[in-house]
Amino acid sequence: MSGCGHEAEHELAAKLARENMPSEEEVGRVGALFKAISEPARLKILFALRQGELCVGHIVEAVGGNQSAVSHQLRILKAAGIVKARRDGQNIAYSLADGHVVAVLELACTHLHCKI
Amino acid sequence: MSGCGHEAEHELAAKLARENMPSEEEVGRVGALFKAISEPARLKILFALRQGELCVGHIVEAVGGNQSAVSHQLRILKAAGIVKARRDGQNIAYSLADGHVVAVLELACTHLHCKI
DNA sequence: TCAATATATGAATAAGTATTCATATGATAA
DNA sequence: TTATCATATGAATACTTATTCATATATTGA
Repeated sequence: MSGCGHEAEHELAAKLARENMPSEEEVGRVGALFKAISEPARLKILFALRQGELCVGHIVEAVGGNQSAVSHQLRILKAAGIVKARRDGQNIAYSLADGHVVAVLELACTHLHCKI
Repeated sequence: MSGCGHEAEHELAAKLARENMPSEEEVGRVGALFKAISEPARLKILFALRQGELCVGHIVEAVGGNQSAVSHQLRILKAAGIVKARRDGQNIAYSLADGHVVAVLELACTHLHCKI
């Protein structure tokens, strides 16, 4: 298929690449996680929640935008297992489901030389 | 704005969240990185390149799809600084620009319990 | 029970993104 | 220089995703 001149050197890598390619299902899971945290509006919510549990009103204050948009984003983050919700009277308090995603976020920021 | 009952406990977090919110520019940079690696087709290319440098033909073999689609994805990855290209005769060999993104990828996979 | 507040949600639209097709570019070999 | 091969690219289309608006639900206090 590819008459690439580096048969010797590249052929092994190509073979390994085919053999070690994760399944569609795994690639999909990884992609879905990154997609969930790729939208600036959602990233801001995660940055906000690093400070601790916040109810929706406070999240809206912290990240800007309107209530409905924030609520939709929260639903997506919750569906992705990134945040969890807890009812507290009239309010619903959101918090990070665990430290995993923040660890990924902070590693990415370090590499991008972001001071967060 | 929010008559959240946890004034005492949440107000501090809300204040910190506003104060420590990264700039639009930083949030945008982080989001762009995650967006680049959120598409399954591009993720597969990165998984393939973990094995070493590959020319386009071999990448097409490894990830499937047609030549044009792969080329467009490579352009996006290159624009994001994730892969680099080197002409080698008729071929163009692609490789990972550095270990940063793969580190992020592997951390995410670990947390998702993917065996890659 | 009624009014007020916080949050969620469905539907419509707008915006963004990927994929495909046809074709262009650039390198090599004849 | 012409034919061929590998790769890139522009434009069109198809798809996905976000945002907005209006309204629904759930909780609390009067």
